[in-house]
Amino acid sequence: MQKILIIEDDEKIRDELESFLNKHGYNAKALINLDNVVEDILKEKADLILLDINLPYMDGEYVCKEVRKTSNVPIIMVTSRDSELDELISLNYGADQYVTKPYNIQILLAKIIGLLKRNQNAGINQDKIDCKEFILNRSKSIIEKDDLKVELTKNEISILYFLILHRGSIVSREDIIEYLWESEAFIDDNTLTVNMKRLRRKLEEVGLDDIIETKRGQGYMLK
Amino acid sequence: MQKILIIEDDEKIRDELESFLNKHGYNAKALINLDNVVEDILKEKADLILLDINLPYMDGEYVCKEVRKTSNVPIIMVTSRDSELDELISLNYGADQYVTKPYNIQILLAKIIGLLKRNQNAGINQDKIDCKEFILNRSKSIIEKDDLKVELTKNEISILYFLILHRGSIVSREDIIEYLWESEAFIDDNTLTVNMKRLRRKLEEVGLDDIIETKRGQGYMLK
DNA sequence: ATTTAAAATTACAATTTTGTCACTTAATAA
DNA sequence: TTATTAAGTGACAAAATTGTAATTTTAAAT
Repeated sequence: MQKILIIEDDEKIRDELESFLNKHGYNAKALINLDNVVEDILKEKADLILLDINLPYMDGEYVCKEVRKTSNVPIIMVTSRDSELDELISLNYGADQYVTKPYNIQILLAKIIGLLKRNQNAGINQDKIDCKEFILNRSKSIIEKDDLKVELTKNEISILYFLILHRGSIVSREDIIEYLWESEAFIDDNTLTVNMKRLRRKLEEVGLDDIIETKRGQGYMLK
Repeated sequence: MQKILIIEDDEKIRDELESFLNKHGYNAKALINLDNVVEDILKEKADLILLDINLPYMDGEYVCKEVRKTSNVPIIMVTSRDSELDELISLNYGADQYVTKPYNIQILLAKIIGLLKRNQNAGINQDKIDCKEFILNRSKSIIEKDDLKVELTKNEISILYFLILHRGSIVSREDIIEYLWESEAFIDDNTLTVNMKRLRRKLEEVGLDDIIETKRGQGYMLK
């Protein structure tokens, strides 16, 4: 269950929000004591923050800025002032959305859903890259095709990853060499050919023949 | 340079936007012919879409929905109607932001910057994982801290990645072993200790001392 | 303070990865 | 066709990675 942290000093609004979100399947929690807001927010490790701009002792914009220094958690600023300046400051301080009170609760919910969804796709979980015909599992350095698996070495992963990034376009040998070996100018041109051969052999092991096309004089292309 | 695609039928606004964004260092491009909008948008492979809601033959909301079926590109809906219903539909169709004309150009820019920044962390470009104190560059298998770099081996990457996934929580030695060696039941318990030692040494090389805490009897925790 | 077990350290050998060499094959131009 | 050059192949040695063993250090429990 996704956790949403509410920072709001108006008790009525706070409770309403909390129960509304809980009803919609979230684990909503309000922070009551605001003495160490920033610290507490970070401790809570929520999936999303609803942050009121007008807090009793410090302003929400400052809180937002401080949280951003150490966290990428999605933040929605909530305020009663419909001020363009406030919105601009909030966005520049790293807030993801700005909502003015009295807010349309459906719109707020849509914004929450959108941010949470995006953060799931994103996040750190981009572990497996689905390339339709096969899957590149980066943390395990393997490619999986149906039930077949094969381990790739660092160079093989790098080349394949670079090709995936530019899938469908031709990438020049120079670009690949630059990507793999950066400034090591001494690298033999043939070194790439050999590494390419090794990658292709591994791909064939899982039945992925000829997915890397040679474009003579131009480079390679992942089909 | 990041590419922004503008879909807007009012020529004046379109040109203004284009030159404004180009001035701010983006590669802005407007789609003139709107006969195959959805197809063309996908072909362009832009980093962000500015999409007008009132298009001549079809409405922007529909376009947004169609694009979302095959792409996660950030979309900002632009409209002259300040309608809560339109905003709600747009958000539900997968738009990331909703801006009403005449818009505050600074706010629009802030939204663009925010979305692009967030999407860099995500996407297939989740190549570099920003861990605040350091960056884990997965395709190159290195960690970067300030100007220092150090290469990691496959095991080292795996352990670090697993710790990052559970950052702030204790992960048991068993879980790490399971993650690295799966079913290879013959693996010595000490093997993990040694690999952990190696990872820590590499981390120290870039000044990241003591970021992996030992929780005796429980496991390890990335601070 | 002593005991015990978990974790750290160091060293070493087996295995894997990597770059280069020498040579072959294949595509394009003359 | 022939010449030319880009790309592919197989083999080998140097370098890096990895698992294990032997030993030491450290933290908690008695």
